Amino acid sequence: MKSPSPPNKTLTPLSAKVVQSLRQSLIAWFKANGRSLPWRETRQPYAVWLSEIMLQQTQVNTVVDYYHRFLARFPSIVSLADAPQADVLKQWEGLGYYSRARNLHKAAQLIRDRHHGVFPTQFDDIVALPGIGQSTAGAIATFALMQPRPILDGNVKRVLARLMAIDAPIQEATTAKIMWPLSARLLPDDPEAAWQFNQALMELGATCCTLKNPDCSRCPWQKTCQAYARNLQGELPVSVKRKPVPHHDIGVAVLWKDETRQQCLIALRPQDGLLGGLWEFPGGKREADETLPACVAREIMEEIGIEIAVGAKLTEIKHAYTHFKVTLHVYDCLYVSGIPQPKASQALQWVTLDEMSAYAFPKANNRIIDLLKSNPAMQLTLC
DNA sequence: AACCCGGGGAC
DNA sequence: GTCCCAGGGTT
Repeated sequence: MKSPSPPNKTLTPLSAKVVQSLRQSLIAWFKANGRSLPWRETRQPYAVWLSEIMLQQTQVNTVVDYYHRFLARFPSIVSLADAPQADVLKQWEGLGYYSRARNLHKAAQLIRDRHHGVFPTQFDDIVALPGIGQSTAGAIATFALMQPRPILDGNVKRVLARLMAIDAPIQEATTAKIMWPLSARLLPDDPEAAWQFNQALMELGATCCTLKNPDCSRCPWQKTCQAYARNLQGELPVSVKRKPVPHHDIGVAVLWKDETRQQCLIALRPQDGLLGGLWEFPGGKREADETLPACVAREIMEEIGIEIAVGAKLTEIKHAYTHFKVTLHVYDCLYVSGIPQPKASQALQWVTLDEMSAYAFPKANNRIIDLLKSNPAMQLTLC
C-alpha cells in the first residue's frame, strides 16, 4: 500500500498531559496483563543482559529454555568468561545468530579483565561492550541498573508507528531518528516507573499491538492512537518489501575414515561470518553444470586437500536462512588418499556419531546427524 | 546507507 | 509460501 503523500518527517509534539496519561494507562495495563517471564523476576545485570541478547531477533517462547539452561551452565559472568568458546556455542546451538554468543563471550571476558568481573554501571561502558547496541544497553540500564533509558526494538517501533501514525518505512535509519526522541519523551523519570513502562511497551507490541490483527479493543492507548483514529492500524507500520532470496545447492560429504564407518570427518567453520565457530559436515556450493557428486569431490579436495570416493546419496535437506535458501545434498563418502588440511576451516576432526553430540552444529547439519543415528543402515550404503 | 547474520512462530 | 521477531556489526 503506497502512500500518495511523502512520509511525515515531523510529529505533533505530545503535551505533558498526554504523556502522563499514556504512561499511566500503559503501566496499569501491564500490571493487569503482563506475562510473567523469567527475566522479569530478576534485576541481576548478568541475567538481564543474557536475556536481552537472546531476545534479539528471537521470540520469547524460543528463548525461555535456552535462558534457563545457559544460566545453569554459566551461573556468573566470570564462569562464562572462563569457559571455552566451544562450550558457549554448544549452549547456544539452535538459537541462531551465533555472533551473539561469540560477542557475549567476548564481553564477559572484557568485564572480567577490565571491570573486575562486575557488570559496568556506566551507560557508555555498557554500550561499548560487543553485542550491546543502543537499545539493548537501554534495556539493561532500565531493567537491571534502575537507570531509565529509552529503548527501540521491533515491538516499540511498531507501537510508536501506530500511536503517531508514522508512515515512514520502519526499517529505515531515518525512521529510528524520529522514534528515539519519542521513546525518550514517553519514558518516566522514576526508575521503577521506567522499568514498568519499558517492559509494558514491549509487551504491548508483543501481545496486543501485533503486526497482524492488532487487538485495538483491549489497547490502553486506543483513545490516543492516531492510526486507530484514522483506521490505519492495518496499514501501519509501512514496510519496504524484501528482495527475493536466492537458492543454492550444496554438496555435503558424510566422509568416513575407512570401511568400518566408525569415524566421520567434521570441520570447524571460520570464526567470522555465517555460522562462525560451529562444526559441520564439509562440502560446498555446486557450480554451474556440475554434478553433485563431482561438487562434493571438488569441495573436499579444495577445502581439505584429500581424495575421496563419493558413494550413495543419503538424503536431501532443505533449509531456509533469512537471505537465502539451500538444499543440502548429502553423500556417503570414503577417504581415499592425502593428508587432511583445514584450508577453509579452523580445524578438522574425526569423530564417532556418539562423540558428535559434544560439538555445536547448525540446525541443518543436526538433521543429518539425527538421520545417521536413527538409521544405522544408511552408514552401509556405499556404492 | 546497505549488507550480513539463524531459526522459528504466526498467518 | 510470506513476514518478522526484546538488533548489532561491518563496510
